[in-house]
Amino acid sequence: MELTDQETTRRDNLAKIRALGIEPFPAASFPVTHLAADILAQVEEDEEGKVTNLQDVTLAGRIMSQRIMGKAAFANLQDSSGRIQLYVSRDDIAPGEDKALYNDLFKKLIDLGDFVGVKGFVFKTRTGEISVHVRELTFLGKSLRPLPSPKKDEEGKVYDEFKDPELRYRMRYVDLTVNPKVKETFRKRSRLITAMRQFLDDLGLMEVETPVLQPIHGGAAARPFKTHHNTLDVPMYLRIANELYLKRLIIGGFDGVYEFAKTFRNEGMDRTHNPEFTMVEFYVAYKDYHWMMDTCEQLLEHSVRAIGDGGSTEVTIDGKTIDFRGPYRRLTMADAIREHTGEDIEGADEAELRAIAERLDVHVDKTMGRGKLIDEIFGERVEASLVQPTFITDYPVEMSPLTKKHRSKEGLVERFELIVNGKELANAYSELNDPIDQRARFEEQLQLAQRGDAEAMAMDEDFLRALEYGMPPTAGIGIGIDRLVMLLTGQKSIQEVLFFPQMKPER
RNA sequence: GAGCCCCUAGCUCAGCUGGCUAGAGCACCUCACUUUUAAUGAGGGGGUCCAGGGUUCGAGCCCCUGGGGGCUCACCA
Repeated sequence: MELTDQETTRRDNLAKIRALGIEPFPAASFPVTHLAADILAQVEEDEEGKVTNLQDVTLAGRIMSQRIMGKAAFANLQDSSGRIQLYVSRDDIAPGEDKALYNDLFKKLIDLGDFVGVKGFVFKTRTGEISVHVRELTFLGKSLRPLPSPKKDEEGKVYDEFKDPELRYRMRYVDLTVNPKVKETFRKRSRLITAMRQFLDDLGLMEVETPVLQPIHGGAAARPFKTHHNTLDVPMYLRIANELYLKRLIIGGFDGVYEFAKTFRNEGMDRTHNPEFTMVEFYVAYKDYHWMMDTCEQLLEHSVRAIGDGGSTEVTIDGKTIDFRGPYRRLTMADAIREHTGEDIEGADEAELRAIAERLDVHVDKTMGRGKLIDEIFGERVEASLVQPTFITDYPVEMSPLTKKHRSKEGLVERFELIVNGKELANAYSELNDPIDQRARFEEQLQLAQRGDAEAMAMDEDFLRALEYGMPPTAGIGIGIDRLVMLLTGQKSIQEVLFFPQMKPER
């Protein structure tokens, strides 16, 4: 392995630390009493600006910068909560005759990125910065590679930023270390999932796990990843959805189930698509899609409050303010198209829809049936203009093979999608529980497949058998977690909300 | 899949119309400095200019091929 001069220096320093009798990778625990952010939040001062509390604190982290001035020095320590300045003076950390701990270890052998533990007291410097005056210094771990070192000037302008997306995603550990905002995005993601889980638990639902490896991929229209089970000698698929398994659990007698599900689709990758992504799906017996709209509003309002500043329900993205406080506007698909294009699709047959599509300059092709045509018109001419959370309801039956037929409107199903900032965020139904109808829908899917629709759904005989045993009326929903996090953190690409987005193999 | 752009030091980037030994800031090394904060001052080291081929007296720069990356557009969440 070819080492750069800086890497060589660090390895030399490692050896010199050992030579001083200090273990560069110590095994023992280092109990910490405070985090950097706690200190900055808790510090108290008297009238003269003297710090009156926090006179015995222990913290640990990486040294991120050093300003050495002879027999004293300042450094910045970064822990999981943020950064705080350290003041280190020679005679404090090395009170005896032997000044090696300061002169050698601290001044020369500690490199930026090394882990140290410090014990000391909090004070305020002449320039007014809350700092920790170090009394004891413990070496906790060597860093053999130099970190990128972004710097900020007085105006907050950043120099030498570590911003190459490829390097940031490939070496997320470096990205997280040097770009504090990145950490904040992932904290929000975690808080969001915690808040959603809490809401669903409080609703009385049970968290479950269903197979990721499936013999038949069902529940959505997408190309799967295919693999092979050696012992059984059968093909297996990574799930493209977990819907059909969750419904089997409803059939089995659980009244409400949910799953945060990693889902896999073998399709294109771009800034809104990663081959694996996360959905939360939940199904509740004896409910319909109206109930689900109410619940969806409450869930999102609760979750956005939980991660927002001061419990706000508002999010700003691209200069637009989006408010997640319910109730959301509810609009049938036909009304939405009428409102945005002036065209009436209600009762239109395939030929009339084709004519409407052409008038609206929407690209269509011969394989598209009625449902697909309506979907295209909506997707091209309406969806992008729905910025505030909006439920679009009552979809054409052809596009929704797992959804119950509308209780009063011919040719439609009881389905809604939640559109926010022009993008689909959730998809929900009154679930189809009539096994005869379900078999007929699967057969229609087979016909669509023969007509050339690559996304048509496959027949699942075991699922049909389950339905034939009887399924209660049920409402179900799937919410895309990654896109929700993108919205709530103002990120434009899915890679920014996944710790380790899929990349081409290195080299 | 199509179009446009990018690849130069550990990091961020200059590099003119093809012309001296390829530059800057930070980082790194040496020295000084006990309240600095993009610390400062003095000195120093560090390059397969993405790779290969071509044009040329001469290529970081022009041409070709390949690799890697980004953005925009079309399809899927």
